[in-house]
Amino acid sequence: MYGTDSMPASHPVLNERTQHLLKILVERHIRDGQPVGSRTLARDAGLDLSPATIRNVMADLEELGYLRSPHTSAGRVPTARGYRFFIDALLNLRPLDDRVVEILRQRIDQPVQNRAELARLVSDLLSGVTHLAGVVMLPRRNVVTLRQVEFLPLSENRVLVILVLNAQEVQNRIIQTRRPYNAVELQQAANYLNAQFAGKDIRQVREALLRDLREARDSLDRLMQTVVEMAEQTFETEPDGDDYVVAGQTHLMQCADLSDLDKLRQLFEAFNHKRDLLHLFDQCLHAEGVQIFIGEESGFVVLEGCSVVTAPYTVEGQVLGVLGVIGPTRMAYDRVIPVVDATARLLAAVLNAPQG
Amino acid sequence: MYGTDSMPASHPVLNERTQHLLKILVERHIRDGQPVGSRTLARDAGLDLSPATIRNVMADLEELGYLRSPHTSAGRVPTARGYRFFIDALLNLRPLDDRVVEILRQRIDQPVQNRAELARLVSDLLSGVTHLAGVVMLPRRNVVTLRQVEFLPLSENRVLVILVLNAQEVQNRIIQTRRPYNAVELQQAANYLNAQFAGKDIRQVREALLRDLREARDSLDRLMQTVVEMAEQTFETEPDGDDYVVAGQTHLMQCADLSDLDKLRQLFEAFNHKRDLLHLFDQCLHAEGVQIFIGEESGFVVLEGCSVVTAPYTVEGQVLGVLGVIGPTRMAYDRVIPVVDATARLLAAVLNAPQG
DNA sequence: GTTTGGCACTCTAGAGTTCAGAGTGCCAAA
DNA sequence: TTTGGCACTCTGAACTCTAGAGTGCCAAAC
Repeated sequence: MYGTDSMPASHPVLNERTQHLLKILVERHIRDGQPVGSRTLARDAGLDLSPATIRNVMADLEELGYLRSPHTSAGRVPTARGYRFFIDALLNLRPLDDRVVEILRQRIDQPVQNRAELARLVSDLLSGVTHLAGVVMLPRRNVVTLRQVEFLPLSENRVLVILVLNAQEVQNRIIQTRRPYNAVELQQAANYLNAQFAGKDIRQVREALLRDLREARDSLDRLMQTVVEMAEQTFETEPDGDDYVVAGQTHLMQCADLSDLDKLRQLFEAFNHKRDLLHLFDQCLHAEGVQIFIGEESGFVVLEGCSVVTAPYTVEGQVLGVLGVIGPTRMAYDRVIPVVDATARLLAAVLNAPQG
Repeated sequence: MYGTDSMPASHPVLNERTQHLLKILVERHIRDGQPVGSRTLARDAGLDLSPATIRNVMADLEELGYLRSPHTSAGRVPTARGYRFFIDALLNLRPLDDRVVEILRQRIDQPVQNRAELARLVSDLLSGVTHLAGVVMLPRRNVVTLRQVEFLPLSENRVLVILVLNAQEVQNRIIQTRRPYNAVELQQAANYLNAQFAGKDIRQVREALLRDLREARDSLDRLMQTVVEMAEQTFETEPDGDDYVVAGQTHLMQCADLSDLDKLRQLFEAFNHKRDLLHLFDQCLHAEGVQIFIGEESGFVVLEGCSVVTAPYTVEGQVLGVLGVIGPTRMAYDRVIPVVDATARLLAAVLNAPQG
């Protein structure tokens, strides 16, 4: 159910009782962070088995790689593999209270100026509700529709470009021109571009213009010359690449599992050097529903001891971005997963809603 | 020289030798973080005094509140007051190498789109050079000149407002209108506003418009009605309030002085809840040159064990903002102060330079 | 009067010891 | 297959001990 595509989890068959014991053990360990011993487990499991029996089962589970002992006479703790099985096969999700969902909805459905602000908002929300670090990724948008473009002369050779994209968002860009343009010229150029290209994909605009330019290099009238120079620079670079927003990192300082200062520092620096983490999130773009990376399953060393719970959100049926949380592997998955899931749906709903 | 206005440092007279010993002690403690004992100090001071003599001096300094012993048989460490005196009277600054200044200049003088990006850049720079947390504050600008305003109809009742302010910066705002306006109406309104108010302070614009509105409530023609509704919302709130950018917080994790995880967490959270810290920076706005807050001198409990080194930067002779670093009180002031100072000057230079 | 050596005293950090408690593995009996 | 019993292991906390660093004070020296 919640897997990673990269690692098809092939688990040997475990009988009912063994699974149940593993489940109780993991839940217990998530709750209080201590290794769980046979006596405790015997008490918690409600199976009326003696500790000795439990010990046999635990020994099996250890041999299979689901558990390990920190040392001879501590209890057992789940391994990454143990968590994997727990999540894939044993976890009972706690569905979110409708009231909670309603609160989330209200907090997401705030007026915002741009997608970065929305990402910040949702990221804060995730972090606040789960007490983990919230992450919202803004992916490269493969379809960027030009809604409107305007030019304003700033000074001698500087022109302010305003792009309205996707009916959602406004971008400013300041470009340097070869010669000064006056307001009228710019207005005409904008009118032309708007008339010709509004509603089109921004890359198509670029290509169409380049074609026009090549075809009619010499015979361009003054208007078209203006249009071409403006457009060349305006659409030169992709509006912006991938990016993400992290909130609530400080929550990570509180969980004892990550109290090693140096590890924590590395983690925080990973949040700043975004490149690596982006790669991880990229993988989630193509998956459906909630995805979970446990510890180094992510192939990302810094995340040792951490899990990442993500869900993609879709706009008009197309996966547009990924959001989620990062926290200690020992996190309350039963609560976190529904939150991440619901948040992704709510964000999608907001983004799909017709704009004012 | 580097003081705080709030706390006029009244120091009793210390003789030359005592001052010199205090200086050596503080320098030594900054270097290796350990309490300094009489034997060590006797060796380092180069004064050919016996440890016993040194002990007498240290006892005096302790009584005056410049030093304290962590416990009976450790050496002494400087108190906040000790640091204060060290900085005010004893510190030898290490002037920056010209090449270093040149590197700083190049890194600051990058093309940027807006002041937030510039702040980020400078903040990163400060943090990178000093290995402390860099902070750049963008203050409330008391004079905001309206350069140009444009309106673009987005959908039914939504209008995009573009404000060009101070010839430096562009702001977008989306406003909801009571009735739909078409492009022509909006264009006329913009033309009117630009003609009337370009180059004026934005608050004056607001006041002038409100006056007009009151005087001619009933007799407004359609154009003026449009103008008024647009302007009301456009200039309703101050464009934006104070804000600051922090970079390199992770450096703070490395210094042993701040290794208490809980303290660190509080500090990090203070960076997020910006309000408090802003107040501190506000105080520096009105001072000249480098300012230093030692530990709780700032009146800001979270900064216990930290010092803040700031310098205001000026544009056209007017103090516009503050930048600086936050780090452990035991920081290399002789290096940090010149860096902060130079950075402030360089940033001022960039901001004062005529724009393309 | 200042500086110094001497000396008794104090405190810490680290190393070693001990001990109770928790948990295990294995075995033989149920 | 489950269980009780038992010997064994390991940790963590408490305790002790000690070397080392540093102090304060005093009386002698400069």
